[in-house]
Amino acid sequence: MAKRSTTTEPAIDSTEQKIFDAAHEVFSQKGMDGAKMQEIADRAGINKALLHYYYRSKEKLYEMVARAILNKAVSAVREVLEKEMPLEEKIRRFIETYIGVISRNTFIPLFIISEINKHPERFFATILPQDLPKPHLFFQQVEAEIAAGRIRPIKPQHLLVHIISMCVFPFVGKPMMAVLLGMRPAKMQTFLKERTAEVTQFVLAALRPQ
Amino acid sequence: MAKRSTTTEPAIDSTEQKIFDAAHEVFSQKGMDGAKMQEIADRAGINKALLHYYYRSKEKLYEMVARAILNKAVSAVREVLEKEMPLEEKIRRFIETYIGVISRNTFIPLFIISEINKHPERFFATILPQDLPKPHLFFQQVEAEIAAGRIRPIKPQHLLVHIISMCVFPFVGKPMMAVLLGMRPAKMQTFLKERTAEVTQFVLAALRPQ
DNA sequence: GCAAAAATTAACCAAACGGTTAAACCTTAT
DNA sequence: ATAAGGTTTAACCGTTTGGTTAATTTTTGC
Repeated sequence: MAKRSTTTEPAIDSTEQKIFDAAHEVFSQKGMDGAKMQEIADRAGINKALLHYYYRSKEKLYEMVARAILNKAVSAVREVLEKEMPLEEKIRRFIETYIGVISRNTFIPLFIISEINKHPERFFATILPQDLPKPHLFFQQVEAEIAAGRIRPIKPQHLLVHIISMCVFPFVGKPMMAVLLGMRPAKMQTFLKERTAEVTQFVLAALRPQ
Repeated sequence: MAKRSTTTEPAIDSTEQKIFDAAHEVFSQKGMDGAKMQEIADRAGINKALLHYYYRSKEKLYEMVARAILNKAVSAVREVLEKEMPLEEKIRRFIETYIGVISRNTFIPLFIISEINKHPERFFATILPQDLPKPHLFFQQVEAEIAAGRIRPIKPQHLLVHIISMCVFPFVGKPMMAVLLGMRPAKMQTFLKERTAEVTQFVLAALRPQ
């Protein structure tokens, strides 16, 4: 048996970590079904049996990787959403950090969405983190600003979904957008870099009263 | 050999059609990798060999189904986007029809996006329709309205991506949104029904000059 | 230094998968 | 009625896949 501590993380060059990294790559690109254990082993540069030595089964390995991916996505959102700060600044920061996280890990949203759709039970039971972002404070802030007449009336839940959609979807649907807009990869990249500013401007304009 | 006409569609209760429908269900839920020929056969209530009798291989069956799914999605968008009408009306109609199509076929976007990511070559070579929507007219209209001072300045490509994102993403990420917003399925359904009005209002507010 | 433990490998296994085949069944035109 | 051709099935085949085993190599504790 491998002596694996649950608290300490293994060294970056350890076999266990190499497996995890390779699995991370393959799973996030191909999902649970598309990923093959042999490919993960090859990419980690080790024998296939070692996968089962360190992580008992494909399912277990998948759960580990998926949980790590989820956590990265969730913690980034939560931090901004729950912190105390003026609404406009919060919106600005939320869009900035959200697009930042996604653009550095473009596979995350598609991975989450695909896997939820294919295996909802497993996802909600064993992969989804317990400490989800609580948008309650954000909703309260929006309603307070509306009451004070500082922003146009809007249902806060829809506002949040508007923002998340505009931040996430262009990265999820990047290839489709590129075709629709007739942009080559290079042009598409600059286009996506502009989004932080464009989304922020758009949201604030839509909230401006009158 | 089955005498299959390429022009006439087979009767709804024909074996060929039953296979197609079953394949449509399974492929759209599980994608190419996740779908199993046996499951398609079972759901169609026929022997597995019949799949190969009517559609030569899994790949061919997949291509048929995928093309049908794509066409439905694409043609709906194109119609509104290319038709001549005032910009505000076009935006209203675009959002309405877009959300309409998606909400009646919630699996379409995720299917397209997933499959593009896994097999870009196959997708662009054999599945994507040739006659894609041309957003050129829409872009011209937006720029004309900006020049006339009737809407706030905005890059038309970003506007289009904003709109599409807000229309599509809530359906794609529905389970995730439900968790984040703490909504049960019933509540989520009413929430999604509100989106047509909410998105329209939001976009028009963001475009209002001043 | 050496034995015990951990790490790694090659070879193998059973199940699942896409696909094939040959025979049986059904329809229909004469 | 019957032969021909289209339709459907059960059984089978080769390959791939996740997983196991037994043996080998490397590391570690004393």
